[in-house]
Amino acid sequence: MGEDRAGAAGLRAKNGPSGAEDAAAEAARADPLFIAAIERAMRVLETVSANHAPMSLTEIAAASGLGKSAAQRLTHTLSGLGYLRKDPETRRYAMTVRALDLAHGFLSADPMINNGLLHLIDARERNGETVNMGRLDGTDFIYVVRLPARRMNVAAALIGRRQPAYCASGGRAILSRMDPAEAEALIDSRPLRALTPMTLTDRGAVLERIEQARREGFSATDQEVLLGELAVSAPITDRNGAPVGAVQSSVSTASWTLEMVRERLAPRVMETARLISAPRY
Amino acid sequence: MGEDRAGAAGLRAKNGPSGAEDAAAEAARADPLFIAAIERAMRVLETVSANHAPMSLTEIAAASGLGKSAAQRLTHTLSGLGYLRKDPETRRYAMTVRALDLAHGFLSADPMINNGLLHLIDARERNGETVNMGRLDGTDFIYVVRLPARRMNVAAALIGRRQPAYCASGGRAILSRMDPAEAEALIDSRPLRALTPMTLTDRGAVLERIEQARREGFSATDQEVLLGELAVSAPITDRNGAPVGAVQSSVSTASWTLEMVRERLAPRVMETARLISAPRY
DNA sequence: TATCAAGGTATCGTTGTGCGATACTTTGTG
DNA sequence: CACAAAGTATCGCACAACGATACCTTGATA
Repeated sequence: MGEDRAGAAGLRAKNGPSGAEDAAAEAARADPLFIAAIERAMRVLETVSANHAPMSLTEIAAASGLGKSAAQRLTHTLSGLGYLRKDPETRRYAMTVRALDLAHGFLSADPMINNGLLHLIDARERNGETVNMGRLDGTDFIYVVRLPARRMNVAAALIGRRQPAYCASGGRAILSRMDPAEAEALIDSRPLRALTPMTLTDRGAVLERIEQARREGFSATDQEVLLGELAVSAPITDRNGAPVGAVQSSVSTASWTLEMVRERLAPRVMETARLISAPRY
Repeated sequence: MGEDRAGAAGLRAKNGPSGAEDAAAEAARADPLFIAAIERAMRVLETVSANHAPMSLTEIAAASGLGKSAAQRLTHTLSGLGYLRKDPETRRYAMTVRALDLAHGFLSADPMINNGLLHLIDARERNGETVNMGRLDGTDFIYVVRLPARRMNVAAALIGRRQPAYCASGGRAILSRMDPAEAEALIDSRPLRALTPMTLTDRGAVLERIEQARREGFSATDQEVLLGELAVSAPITDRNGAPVGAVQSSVSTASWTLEMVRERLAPRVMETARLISAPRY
């Protein structure tokens, strides 16, 4: 829970063990089973992945806080294993399709996704609008299934996209079914930054919305993450009533108002979430 | 290309460096930049991912060909980094949503996907049937975008799913735009196994279908991967005409025949592929 | 076309990380 | 309740992986 993993360590000069203690070294000392090399490898993978564009060796070294030698060895190894591909022209490294293998393993093993997919397809078929499913990871709401309708949302329709839980409708829906104290702690563990002029950044206002979602069974947001986008979500719960994810539907302000969303879309989203909330998780 | 990575090394007894040379050791000797620990870590990740269900420590050790100590250290480290989660009840390890972060990095960096998604959404909107996009990885056709319609295809609608290139319509579409000798070599590099009674397993017949796809500009298959599923694909090419992927559409035999697919669906799929084949890859 | 800096690649000697073994603890099964 | 099977903790040694550095390549500038 309260475990923050591998925060980006301060960048180091060129090639040196110099400087003060490093996250990896600290972890290694604390835990004799921890293999630092793997932490470095994942750091490289995360760095390249987060960049959303091919990176040169020195860029990787700088961005990941590793030395040049280390970056060289790590990229070389990861390329050999097929997780990075080096463009022979530009000599830049990029993620490969192999990342999808791991994603597929996760997706196919998750009962919520396997069970939910059917209902989501039905839901999108019925109401003709974009339907998504996501879950909470740390303080983020992260999409695990996306069924985009219309050509809105450009490339924001990708699996794995993260949004801050405090302003995403999905995040609020999940928080509304958590223990209130826990939800509050989660909200407080991160500054409330505005993603659009519409984002609520007042702690009280956000908590009030979560409280409202608890009463109504759904959470509707008005362009708090993306201008022009209205969203509504309902929580998916396990057999104990604990939230494991949320069904979300998003529409354009061009053809919808918040009131229409609350009246027409919210009941559908709640119904879909109810169908997915089987007592088996 | 002709590089087969990390074949599952023969399983070892319990905990020993015994036995003959191992893929990792061999690679390490050949290449001084290769870090064996990372190969082991990825092997664990791949093992758990491929299992499609949580695994115990000993299961992981056995399936990955690693010793108990190694499996312990690796699972521990990967859990610490957030890539595996250990269920405290069952003590079994499972993939986490973190795999989707890497997938998201890959997806958002790939120009074919960014550009293609719009056209795929349009296509699904227009013809109302399932539309997918995929690319070739080794001898497999692998789905990178899936827009399922109807509730067919149960959970086969996940990103990252692989199908043998020789029998998948997407695979044949891509092969049809490759250098014929190269395509033939790829076909020959793997035994032609039947996935359904309808799968073509005769080398000549498969090559003939690829040749036909070359002439017609699309490839249609009749239940060769899944019974009850007809599929049609058209290749996506880069500025040099080299294939980089394929658009695929699949429908049920309940409401379609192969002829209908060839006449009505194929032109649409080809048009979508043409739109995505921008001269910028 | 020549010059040069910046980035990428290859090599090396040393050392501390990660190795396999094994003893210990917990779990759940007959 | 006893026992086997699975999971966890600890240890000392060896060599894998480390950072440094020297050597190439590339492409930018004049």
